[in-house]
Amino acid sequence: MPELPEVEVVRRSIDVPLRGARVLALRLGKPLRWPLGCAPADLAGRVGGPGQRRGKYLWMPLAADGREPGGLLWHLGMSGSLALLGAGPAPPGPHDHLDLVTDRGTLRLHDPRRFGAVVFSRGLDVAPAAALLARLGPEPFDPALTPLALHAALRRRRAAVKSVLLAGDVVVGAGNIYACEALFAAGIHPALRADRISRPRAARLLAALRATLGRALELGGSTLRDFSDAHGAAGAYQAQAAVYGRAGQPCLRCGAAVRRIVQGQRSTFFCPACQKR
DNA sequence: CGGGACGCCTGTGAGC
DNA sequence: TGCTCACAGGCGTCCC
Repeated sequence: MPELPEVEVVRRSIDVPLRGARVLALRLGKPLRWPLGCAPADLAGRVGGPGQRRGKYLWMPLAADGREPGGLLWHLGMSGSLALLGAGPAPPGPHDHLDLVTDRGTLRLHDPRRFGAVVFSRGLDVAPAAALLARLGPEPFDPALTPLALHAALRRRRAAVKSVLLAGDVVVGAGNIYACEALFAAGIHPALRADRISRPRAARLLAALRATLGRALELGGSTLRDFSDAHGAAGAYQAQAAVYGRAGQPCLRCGAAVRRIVQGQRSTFFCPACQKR
């Protein structure tokens, strides 16, 4: 579920409420992808700082006077979502695997598939956080990621451009929905080898990726099943998807039937007429 | 080293 | 109705 826009939506929805919030307790449910990496009690008394996002990871600094610095690195995996609950929250359900109880409310992680994770790290640039972020490419909105820089990075990759976007080492943020949508917007066939993309087309791809992610962010992300921000607000981008999940339906631009293929074990949707090799 | 498959989990919807 | 199968927003790890 959560690709860059959804994670950023979540970050914004918890940043103000949790900045300055004091941790009272942390309750764990079923195991997530990785262990927390510290004793839950070690977090009590720490105070939330400004949240950051890197790729699809969220970083929540938790400071404490006289103690080592640290914070929590969150990843929502495929089915994770966060909810900020008021005083006296409902008891956790079977898929609520972590409650961060603070004096400003309880931040609850809901994640049926448990591909998500919450990991304590003393900082972003030290283990374990650093290892998890090590292979991430540049942020899509980083001004240093110029059309030329993207083109140069794509030229080093022989895999299909769709797979390269998903891999996240050339540029982070696009998951299956937005990779498909950005390629449609750029008029690029998803199976085209990345190293065969011309400079002008790389420029179009970068612009399309930014426009797609930016639009999704404005609309609160995509809610396919049950994604919402920490206040329960659903996203609206999914209704605007031009190709994702629309196999067999007419392309919104040319009317040709949208196709579904499989690349790297993932579904890819595209318009065979609008997207050229 | 790059690229692709696998595995981690649970839920849902389609088809028989 | 009930079963089985394919598939679902991600990504670290393993093998070729």
